[in-house]
Amino acid sequence: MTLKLDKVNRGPHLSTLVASSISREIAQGRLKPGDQLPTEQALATTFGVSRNVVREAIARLRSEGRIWSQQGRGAFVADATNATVLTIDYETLQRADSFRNLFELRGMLEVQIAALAATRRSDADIAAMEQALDGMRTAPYGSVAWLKNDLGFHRAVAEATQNPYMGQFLVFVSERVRESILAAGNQQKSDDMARTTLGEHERILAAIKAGDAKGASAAMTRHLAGAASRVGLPGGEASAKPASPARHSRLRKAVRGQAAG
Amino acid sequence: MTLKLDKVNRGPHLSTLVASSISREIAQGRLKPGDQLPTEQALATTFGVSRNVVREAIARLRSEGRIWSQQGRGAFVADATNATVLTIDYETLQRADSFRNLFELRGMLEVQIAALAATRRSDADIAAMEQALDGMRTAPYGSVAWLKNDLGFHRAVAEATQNPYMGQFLVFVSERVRESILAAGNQQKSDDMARTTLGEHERILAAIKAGDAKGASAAMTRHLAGAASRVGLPGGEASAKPASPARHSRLRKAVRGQAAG
DNA sequence: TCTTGTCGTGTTATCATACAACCCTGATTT
DNA sequence: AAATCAGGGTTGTATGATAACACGACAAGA
Repeated sequence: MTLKLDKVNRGPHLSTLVASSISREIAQGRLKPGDQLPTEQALATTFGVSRNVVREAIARLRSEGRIWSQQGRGAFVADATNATVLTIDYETLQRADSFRNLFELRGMLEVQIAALAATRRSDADIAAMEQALDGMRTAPYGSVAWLKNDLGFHRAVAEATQNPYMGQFLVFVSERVRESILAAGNQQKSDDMARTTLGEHERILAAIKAGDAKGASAAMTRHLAGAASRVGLPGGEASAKPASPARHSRLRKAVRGQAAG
Repeated sequence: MTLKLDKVNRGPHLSTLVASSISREIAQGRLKPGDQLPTEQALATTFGVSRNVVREAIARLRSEGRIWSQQGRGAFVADATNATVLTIDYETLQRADSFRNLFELRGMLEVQIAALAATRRSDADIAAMEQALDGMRTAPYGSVAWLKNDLGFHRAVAEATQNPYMGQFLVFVSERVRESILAAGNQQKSDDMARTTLGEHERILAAIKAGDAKGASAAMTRHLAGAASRVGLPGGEASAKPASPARHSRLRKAVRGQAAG
């Protein structure tokens, strides 16, 4: 068996550490928009790394839109709204309330998307959904293939809106939700869950096939409620009530250990 | 008269060009997930740059989750779902249908957010919305200050959901919509528009203040329909109520045509 | 005084080279 | 046959040097 070390072994790179450090300075307000960063040489000496490493870190921050630099002048902190990418960093994903909030956002998207898909779906979209459903039927619940087809179904629904951004956003949020589930580590499997989940998906597909927008969003709502309960979210206070959300840094080590084992 | 030079100072950085080039190879499927990239030395010679530049490009792609690398082995293309950032590049923003699609996505978010905000808003949230509205009243329509307060209002609504991701996503999408409008370049101003827009915002605020979720989303729907028409987008179909089942489509080349003029 | 041209300094952008850490393979040894 | 180890190849990091650019100081000319 190939052990799947996820992306948990992230960033032994020095440039990653430097970038995170600068990024934190910005996030916590010690570096305000418009401020000039120290020179690369200064940063290199203060961090105790080579200037090359600093440059890689700066290249990264620049690509994220957090800073901008000009030859001969220096590097400056950019306005917050200039961020050209939307990113959710790994640390905040670990927080227990992140999971709930991401799930809520995903639900908001999915329900609307389902309704829109019901009015715009093409035959090819329907076929893609059915194919994903078939893939789920033949794969064991919770397996990699199952998850892949599950995501594929939802992506097919999103693409049926004929709006490419819907799929892009939904997949992004869904992947973060999945990572958050992995971080929490509370997934139990049962054949019962497989049947229930499949049934929920089939009802969604039927409504979309029939062009029933209201029915599709209702079915999606039920599916999300079911999914929430399956991961222990809604009434089951398992992870819904975090005691102190600020102190979860220990969790990261736990995940790493789990991945290694 | 201040001449308006846009942000046309596109990355003269070599690393940006290299990163874009590799990124395009991945996006267009010539490099599939799991494939190994050429060595840094090979890339440096083929691109005609130093290995340092290649490393900056790779650092950037790695931070975006597009590739991963391991010391001693090489760099490999990551799975598409591993992308840790959501990005909408500048080129696709120029396309005429991008505008409509982004606006639709934004509307989907806003309507739901308004409803949620109505049930969760705190007094501080209300105060933030009122402050933004005041700012809009004193600024000329379409000015920088006006736009800033407009965005501030919507952000305040999003933050009233007590879900930080709502604000993050909404601001991101709204900024892309704004850029798209700028790219199209079709904004006409009138005092009439200012009054109308303000009225729409006030109705939203009133509904949220009253805790009326249905009213808030209805008011937001009206506002979005109005905003759509003000920027020359036909039909305020951005809400959850899909009207015509059949052929949507055929977007407006008019938007782009106006941009040229 | 005001303008203009020049120069020097500081900073980023890029290049080139070298070494360390690490992976993989294959021959060698046990 | 299995373990060990040497070698080459690749990424990670360090270091120094050069080019391109910005900015202020300063002197020359009007």
